Amino acid sequence: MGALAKTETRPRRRQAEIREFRRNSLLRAALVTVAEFDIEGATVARICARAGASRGLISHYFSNKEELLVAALHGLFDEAQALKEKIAADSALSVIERIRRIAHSSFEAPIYSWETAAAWQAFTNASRHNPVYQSAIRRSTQQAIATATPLFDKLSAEKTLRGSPDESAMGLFILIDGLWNNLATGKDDLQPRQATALCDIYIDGCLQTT
Amino acid sequence: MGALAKTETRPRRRQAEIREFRRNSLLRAALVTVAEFDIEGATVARICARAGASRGLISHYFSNKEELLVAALHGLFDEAQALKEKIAADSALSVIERIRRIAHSSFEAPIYSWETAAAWQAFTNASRHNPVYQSAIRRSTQQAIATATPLFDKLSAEKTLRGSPDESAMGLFILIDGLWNNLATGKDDLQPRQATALCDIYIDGCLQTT
DNA sequence: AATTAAATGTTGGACGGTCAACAAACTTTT
DNA sequence: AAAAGTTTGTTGACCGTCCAACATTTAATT
Repeated sequence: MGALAKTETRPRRRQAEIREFRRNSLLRAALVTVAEFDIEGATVARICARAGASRGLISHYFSNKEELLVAALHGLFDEAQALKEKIAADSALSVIERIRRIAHSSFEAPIYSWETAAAWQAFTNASRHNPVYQSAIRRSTQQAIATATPLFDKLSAEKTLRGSPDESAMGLFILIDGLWNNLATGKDDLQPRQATALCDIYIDGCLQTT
Repeated sequence: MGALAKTETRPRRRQAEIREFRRNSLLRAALVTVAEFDIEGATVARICARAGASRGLISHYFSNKEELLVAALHGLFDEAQALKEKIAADSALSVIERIRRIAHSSFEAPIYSWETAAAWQAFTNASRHNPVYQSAIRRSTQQAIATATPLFDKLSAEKTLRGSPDESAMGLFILIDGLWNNLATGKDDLQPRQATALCDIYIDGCLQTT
């Protein structure tokens, strides 16, 4: 294969590291700032201040503020989805246990933190008016449902499901959404531990034979 | 999607009636505008345009934009709470049927509409940064829980509850919150009818004896 | 009943403030 | 010294509030 890469024989290692560090700083700062001040309150000045940079630097790494926020949003759910898929494929666990663990993973580190929950709520709310957020969030929830549906399907072989596997999975993630919102707003002094218990109640409810 | 805001026509009436008409117009316009444009997007200009008034009129009826929005928020859940209490007191229905109907009432007219769901989501999201919204929403959810808890308590006499009556009620309204958010954002093409079914699954899950 | 005075309802322009985006200058790395 | 990284100053748009003028309704006076 071509030896054309020799034009890049000057490895700008230090610069590349600096660049990645700055980029990650801005992404992290964007997420935390959105969590604390909401989307509209996440001004360029605040994000950059939190990242330890000056206002103008944002346009050196992202074409505009919107692009930075979208990148932060994607990073938010990519990690969560990867973990869900890993649990779903763990054949050492029973099917129902895998469903439970997927649900529980939404309330434990490294997926759950107050910042992620609050930022997620802010982006979800803003998605009503921003098509980019909307499609990103839509895709993320559909991926989650697509990961859990086969598990509910297998479960329907053993016990009777009250709804279709797809509906059951959708209901579970809707409940998780509600729990995340509650944790983000602190509405009912809910604790992550209680949240997992409520997920279990729902999962068992899906199986009930009346 | 949306054609431009249609303004309400102004009938000429006596001063007191005019005053009430204007006030209600502004309240209604505020709610719809928040639903459509989010809190930050609900500018004085847009609210007043929807109400068929000029920008300056808002300060003649409310001291602040903030005061108008808070009044709109209160009107939003007062009606829902009154209906919940009415159902809870209906001794013609079985206890579990009352719980189901309270849940279902959140997805039927006159409580549910896309505007109310979207506005509720916007206010809930903003409540993380606005103490006034926060206490209003907190009070409203606590009232709802306080209405349903005695019903779950009675239920625990007949069948075994998986959690405490209070926890069961809290979980139900958290699920309803998640469903409202989902309906507001249109994330999963969820229909109100499906939402009531998912509530029933949760309610049955509370009762399950494992 | 007609006229006048006061009160209330209503409008749109002006002001001070905040923001994202842009651009030009400065510093460090290569 | 060229390039990349970084900072600060500037610009134009938009926002909520204030306010002075105008319009309509109500009360008082003749």
